[in-house]
Amino acid sequence: MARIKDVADRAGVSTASVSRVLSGKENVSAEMRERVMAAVEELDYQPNLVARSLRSQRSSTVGLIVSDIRNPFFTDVSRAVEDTVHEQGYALFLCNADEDPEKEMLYLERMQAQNVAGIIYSPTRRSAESFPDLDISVPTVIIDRAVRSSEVDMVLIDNVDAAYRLTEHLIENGYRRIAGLFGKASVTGRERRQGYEEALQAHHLAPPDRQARYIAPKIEAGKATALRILAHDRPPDAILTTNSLLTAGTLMAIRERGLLTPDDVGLVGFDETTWGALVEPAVTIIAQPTYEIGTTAAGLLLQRVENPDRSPRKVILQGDLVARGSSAPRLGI
Amino acid sequence: MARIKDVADRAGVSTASVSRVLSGKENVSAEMRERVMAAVEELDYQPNLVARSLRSQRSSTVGLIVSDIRNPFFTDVSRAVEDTVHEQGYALFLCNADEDPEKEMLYLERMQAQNVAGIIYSPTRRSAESFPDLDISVPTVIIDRAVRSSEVDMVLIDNVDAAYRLTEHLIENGYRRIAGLFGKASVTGRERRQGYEEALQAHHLAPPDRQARYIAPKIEAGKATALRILAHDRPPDAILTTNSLLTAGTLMAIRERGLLTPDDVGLVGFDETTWGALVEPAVTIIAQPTYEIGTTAAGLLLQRVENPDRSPRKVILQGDLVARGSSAPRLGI
DNA sequence: CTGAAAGCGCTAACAA
DNA sequence: TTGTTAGCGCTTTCAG
Repeated sequence: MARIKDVADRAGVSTASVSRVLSGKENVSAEMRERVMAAVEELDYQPNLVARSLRSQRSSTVGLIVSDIRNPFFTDVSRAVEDTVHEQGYALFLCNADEDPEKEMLYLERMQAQNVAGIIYSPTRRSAESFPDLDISVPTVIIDRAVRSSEVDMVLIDNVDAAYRLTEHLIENGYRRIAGLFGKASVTGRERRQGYEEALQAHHLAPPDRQARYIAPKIEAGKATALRILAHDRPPDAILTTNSLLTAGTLMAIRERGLLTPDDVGLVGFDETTWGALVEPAVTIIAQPTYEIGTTAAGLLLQRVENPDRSPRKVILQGDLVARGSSAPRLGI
Repeated sequence: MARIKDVADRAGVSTASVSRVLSGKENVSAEMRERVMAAVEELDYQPNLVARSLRSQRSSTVGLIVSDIRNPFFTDVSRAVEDTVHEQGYALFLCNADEDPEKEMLYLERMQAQNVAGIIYSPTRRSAESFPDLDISVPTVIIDRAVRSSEVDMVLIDNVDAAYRLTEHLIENGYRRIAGLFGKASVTGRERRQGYEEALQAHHLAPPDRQARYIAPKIEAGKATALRILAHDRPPDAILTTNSLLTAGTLMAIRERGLLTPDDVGLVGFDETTWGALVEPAVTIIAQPTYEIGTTAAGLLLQRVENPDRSPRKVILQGDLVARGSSAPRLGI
């Protein structure tokens, strides 16, 4: 790989001048610019970003750490983040923590050690709780899962409200024994459970015995738990799930038991997916504004990169209830 | 952030010794090791990877560039790659080229400039064709989409064969007018079309007029094209698609037209997804061994990092035909 | 086994 | 406007 010295020699100028031209500084003569650019072309010179970053203590890559790359929510958000940062000349490096706090810490450290310009991430419950102690030294924006800190930018949705509305929707449609599958790795799971319980209470209902559970937010866990719940002697008449992986697992369980939705059991969940509207009946969901979450988070991050002292902001977006067949009104009421 | 100098001062030793301890060198006394580690603990020292990488010309991150982060095939592969490299102490940075050759080049350059240990990527057709000219200077493994070069490690599946079997499966089940939707950004699309055409020919059939098309490998394009094909005066009796995004789009189109699968039109595609078995009827697919592709690619890459002169290898895996309801035998034959 | 010193490739003061 | 020089934080010779 050609180095800046090679370019400088070829153009017959100093390395400082090459650097100035390449970083678009003002005070450079037209002739200098031309000669340097010619040499750059000829040598196909690509600046070494490692050296640049070490020296300038800056960089033009931002990092995104998602909890689970197989959850379409996060891939949709990442598309949005990418679009936004790309417009501003940043590249995006994505890491998958896979709901594992260890990996999350690893990547958090790694990204800082790589000197990224900023980090967007959705913390597991464990790191959400210890967030203030993490002392992250680069601009950071939290998405999806709140942390206990007013010192950091966050982009969230109102989970309590969303789960409340989703639960109430079931109740209004005549469902009474509503089971709940909540992601155990995140505060999101907690908040959604809260909304669920509040809605039940407001209607003088309670979660059916042992049918509201925190579980790993994965397809397999969703399926296994749903199978168990459906085998209960007093099975639920509806199941609420808090992410699309759990929804999928639950639907698999329902099918495996040979049950019909919504006749035997209603089903509602979170997040729009490729398949939510393709299965029969289509699944009722709270659609999160993934693209907006991503662009907003990226926008906040880049603002903070420019101006680290700006006061932190917490943006709360709303989910959108999309009622479909899987929670159709119960017959006979 | 504490620097190595701070650790050295605190421990009362030289920076060289700190470096030796941290990189696990042999010739260090037990006492030295102890003192250094104590200082590291106290200061919560994290080595600056940028500086380390600049100096040592090595790094412990590998890059993965995928064509489309929303295609479950790639997220599944990336999980596998991550698992493998993680075991060996590497971190994985993922980038999404979004089927855009420009972005792909950007990330390819970026990763090299960031001095990653190696790169795994699936090239768009454009870069697949110009691959030999790309002169990538770090170890590279190509996945999913072959390039014209015997100088590079690749992990692929036999696309011609897979598409042949998938097409033949339709023919054996009595379908005769088989439309085809092929991804236009990749050689994969080409190869699968070849298998499709060979199978048709072998059975003295031909693609229905204007019903075999190269299109953007996205849901929207799949849906739009399928709608158009289904509106043809002699519509197909089956549609073959070459990735799960196109399958989803096609299924949406079928539903929107109020058609039934497989009665009105059969449907087959590639890649196992969350939803492929959840829709009614379930979709017949060629399941690619995503996990094996990922671990194999990661393994080859790390081998090459250790030994850059090893002769290149081309690993060809087989897809697995999973016959389901969407291609059930036509009635009346 | 340990320390001093050079230098990875670049940018930012400072001079000229 | 341009060049010279120092040094970002680390690893790696080379002496000792």
